[in-house]
Amino acid sequence: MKFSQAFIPTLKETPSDADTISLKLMLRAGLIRKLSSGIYEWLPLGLRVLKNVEQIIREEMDKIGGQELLLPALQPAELWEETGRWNLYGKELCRIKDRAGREFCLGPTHEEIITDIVRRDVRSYKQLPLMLYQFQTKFRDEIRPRFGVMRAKEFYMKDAYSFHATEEDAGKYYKIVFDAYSKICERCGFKFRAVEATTGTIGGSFSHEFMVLADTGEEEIVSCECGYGANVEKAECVKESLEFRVESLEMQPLEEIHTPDMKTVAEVGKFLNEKPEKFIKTLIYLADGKPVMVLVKGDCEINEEKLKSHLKATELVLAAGETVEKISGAPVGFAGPVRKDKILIPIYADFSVENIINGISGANKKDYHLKNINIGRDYKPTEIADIRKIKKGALCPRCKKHELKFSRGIEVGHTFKLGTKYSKAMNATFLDVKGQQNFFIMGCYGIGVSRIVAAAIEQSHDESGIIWNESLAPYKAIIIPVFPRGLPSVAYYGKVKDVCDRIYEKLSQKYDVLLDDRDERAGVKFKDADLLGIPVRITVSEKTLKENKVEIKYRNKNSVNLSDIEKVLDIVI
RNA sequence: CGGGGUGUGGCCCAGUGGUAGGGCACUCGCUUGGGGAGCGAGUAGUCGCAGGUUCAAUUCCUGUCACCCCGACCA
Repeated sequence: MKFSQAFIPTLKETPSDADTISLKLMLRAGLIRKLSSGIYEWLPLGLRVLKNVEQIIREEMDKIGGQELLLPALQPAELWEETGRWNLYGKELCRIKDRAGREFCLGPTHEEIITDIVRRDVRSYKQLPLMLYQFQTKFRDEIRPRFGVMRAKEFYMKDAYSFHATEEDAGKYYKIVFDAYSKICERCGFKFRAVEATTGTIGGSFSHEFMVLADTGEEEIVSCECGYGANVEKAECVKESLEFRVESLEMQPLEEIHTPDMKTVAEVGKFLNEKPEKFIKTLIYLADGKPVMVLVKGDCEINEEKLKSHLKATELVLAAGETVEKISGAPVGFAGPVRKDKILIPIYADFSVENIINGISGANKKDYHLKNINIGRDYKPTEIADIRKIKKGALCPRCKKHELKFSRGIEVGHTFKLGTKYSKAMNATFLDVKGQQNFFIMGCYGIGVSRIVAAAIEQSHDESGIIWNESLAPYKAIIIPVFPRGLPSVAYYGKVKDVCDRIYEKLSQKYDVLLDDRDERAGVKFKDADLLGIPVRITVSEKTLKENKVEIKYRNKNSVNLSDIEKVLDIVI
């Protein structure tokens, strides 16, 4: 491609509403433009990168037996009602009505559609396993779009679905997809980590997220040298040993203390001169509308994802003030597990409260707290479980030897072991070897294609611009003719141009190459080349042509090398 | 949705109760020619939109919309 004819509108200045480095660079390098909040246009250069990512994914999917198809973005509500997700998905689902008033949504994911196809056309175990995938624009009405294409209302994604006759096969295949995803990340040049994750609205038995490591990432992950890795939402907490309990003080009698207007652990702790570790933090949640009391140690926090999955609830919200008052008999801030007049809501305690001797909590009475609360003697949790957030300094739940390392990442892929969640809901069955009807065992696997583009930039850039990995680069090389100082000698002007054209012709047979034939000064061309992040820069000028050489510079290195004109083809990439 | 902020040529921003300005970009000319050139000339804005106050509003007030930031969702 000749630069003079290419639509690559680069910007010297950064649009002021750009929040992250990748977005700034994508705008400046002319990869994308913003149409509206969370809605972006992919310009030719950006699309080239997107297509490169797409092709890498396609190759890896095909290698593991995937077959590409294309599903509709517009989907009838009925299918979503079958799985209950029409209601469950909430406001994030873009809903529309047709002229007849029939309800549709713009697909945020395609489990319903694919399951519908398979239940209609797959009858026998002989047709299994089956792996189908597509690339498509997905729609999610994000609460707050941000970080450019990384969290957009409309984004490009590869989603894959596999169908199996047996659990064993589904399990084996999950591992194969997992490896393919790792391969994709490697081919994109990522520093990444696959971690255990929560399954969210997709559901299923377990899942892994593929995280591109970047300090600017939205996700927080923990990892251990033993190999364990998890999203903090999912990370298991190690149960404290009960030894701590034995060394502790004797149980003291319960004592009520006047704590006017002190509602938080910090306030009461300061007043009583006690550490947060002494507190039994008490919260009241509504799980699918039913109130539950939840306890956690004062210096810890509830992990709502864990609680939700422990309760098998689909919706979990903190109870409103009036509800709390009705249940505990006191305003928010004075709830506690010790209840004289039995309030009949279940108590779920985190492991962390088990060891609290002579603890402190609300007295279920306005302006009063209780001291010397002891588990077993004063209250009995309905269940004790791991429902707290992991904290810095925590031990690895697997090896229990090392301290977990905290880092940040960008989630570019997510694999789910779905099981029969969708096939059951949609009555999708096949006949097995024995002629018996079974539900398909499913897996689903997503990769944010557009997000990968941003993640790649987030992970690889410098002050001057993007530094593309060769596999993603929109052009592998850029040829820059530089004309000499003073009046250009006609001969050399011609020769520089001639050499550029020759290299361009030759290289173009093998790679996508950009020839910067614009009538611009050298500085402008260099700046743009750096901004665009083209891996190889070939500078052709009178200076080096005297020795029959051209200049080679790799974007990811500082040094500049000279090469014989004829050898350029061998050197590049 | 709650809290905060911003809307002025394509981009970055200044400014004012008397109908608008700089830099960059763009067009033309001359000079220039290895890291976003210099000089000169020029094109381009109903000052987000609607209402109100006023002799007069881009400026003050009210509303509204859009966008951005901080919190609850996800590839």
